[in-house]
Amino acid sequence: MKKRTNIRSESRKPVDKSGVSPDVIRRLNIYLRDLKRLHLNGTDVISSAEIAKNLGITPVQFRKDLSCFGEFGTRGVGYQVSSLISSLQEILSTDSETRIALVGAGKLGGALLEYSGFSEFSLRISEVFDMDPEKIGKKISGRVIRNVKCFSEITSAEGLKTGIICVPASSAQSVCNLMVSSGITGILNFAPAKLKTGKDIFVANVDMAVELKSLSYFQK
Amino acid sequence: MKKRTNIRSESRKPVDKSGVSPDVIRRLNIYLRDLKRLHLNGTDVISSAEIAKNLGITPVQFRKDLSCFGEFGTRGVGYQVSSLISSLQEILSTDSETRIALVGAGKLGGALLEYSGFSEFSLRISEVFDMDPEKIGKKISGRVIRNVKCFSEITSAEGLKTGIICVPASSAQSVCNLMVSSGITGILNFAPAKLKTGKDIFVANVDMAVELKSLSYFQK
DNA sequence: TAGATTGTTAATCGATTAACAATC
DNA sequence: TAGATTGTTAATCGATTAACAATC
Repeated sequence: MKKRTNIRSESRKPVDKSGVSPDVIRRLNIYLRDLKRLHLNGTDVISSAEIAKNLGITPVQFRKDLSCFGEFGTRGVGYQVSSLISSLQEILSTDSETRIALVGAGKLGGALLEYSGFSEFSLRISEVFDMDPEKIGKKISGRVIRNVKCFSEITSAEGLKTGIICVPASSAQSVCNLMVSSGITGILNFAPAKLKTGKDIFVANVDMAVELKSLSYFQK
Repeated sequence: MKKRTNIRSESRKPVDKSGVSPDVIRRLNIYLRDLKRLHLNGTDVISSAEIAKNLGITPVQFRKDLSCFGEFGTRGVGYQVSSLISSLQEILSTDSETRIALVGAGKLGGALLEYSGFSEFSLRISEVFDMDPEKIGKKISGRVIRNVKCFSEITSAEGLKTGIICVPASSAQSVCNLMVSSGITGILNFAPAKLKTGKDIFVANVDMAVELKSLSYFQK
């Protein structure tokens, strides 16, 4: 095994922790998801060629990504699905549940509360906040909407470290600041705004309008 | 002006049309959004340094991205906001409205129907489909849910070319096939599955669980 | 003219891929 | 052993950045 020295200037992605790029980590999570599916289907052993075909990548990329963390396969044979799942879960710490604080109890926030894709990664939104007095105290998807003014108190008490921002662009930065000052170190941001944070805070942006609009350029 | 010959093997992104990478197009859309905001704020002229600061990129990247399409600034001065908006709108064809067909009238689909961020890019979801007989005919966000069996008929008649997939992973590929056979050439896919399509179909994936889970690796 | 800022060439950097040795 | 497939080194490719000439 060899690790790359791979410090990136964060134009696109969070800065690296141990020299492994965010793209690799994202793909490892995708591998893990597919391996779990294969495991349920009763597949015991799989080659890099097969899994790469499933996921639309090259076999080499799969093997290269794994090689950042060790050797997990058997030459001439392939990978044992169950043991590779265990290995990836350990690398990605998917064994323990990640509890998340969401700010912005609008339509999108509500949809995320119902989103079924989180559970297979042991992700759970455990607290929901809003600033609108109309909403505070009401329920959304069975959860009470808290006053965002209590964000720090509640999330600190629960030890939450991850947040989701589902507020308009105009208030995204202030929500971000609140999160950071409350000890949140990872943020999934749905607001169309660039969040300014320190380098020890990791932000992933989901910009649905830009993704959708960018398609049209290539369609013609 | 010079263009790059820049054929990518689509591991990550749609294949290029005219040698401009999807990353550049995405950023141009982001520039356009920020320029519109600046315009509303009354800003007439802006330098690459200022806009880059707003968006967390380098001034060179902004200028380089623009240089794929021509010269839009004035040396020693900067860029006139209103004329740069016009230029970008023309490049990105944001002047005409893009009407979209959405399949999957669940929570996420409903949230997208209400999402306010689409309008500033002239994106509008004009038809909603589902396969669940319980849902067909009912309304979601004021729109009638159509039977997915009528997808081809309805979208052809309306000339829709862009689709959003909000169904579970297990049915994503069949919905994708239906879209492609109905003349859709651009797809925004929220299902956690790799869609297999021809190279003339452009797919953008939004994988919220992977984005969120990937954060935790760097948080430690 | 001096100062500012663009547009572009060349250098750097990092990610992907090709080639292949290792080994089951 | 022969065939298969991994793990890894070296080559390639493309994107970002540094440097700077052009020019307002």
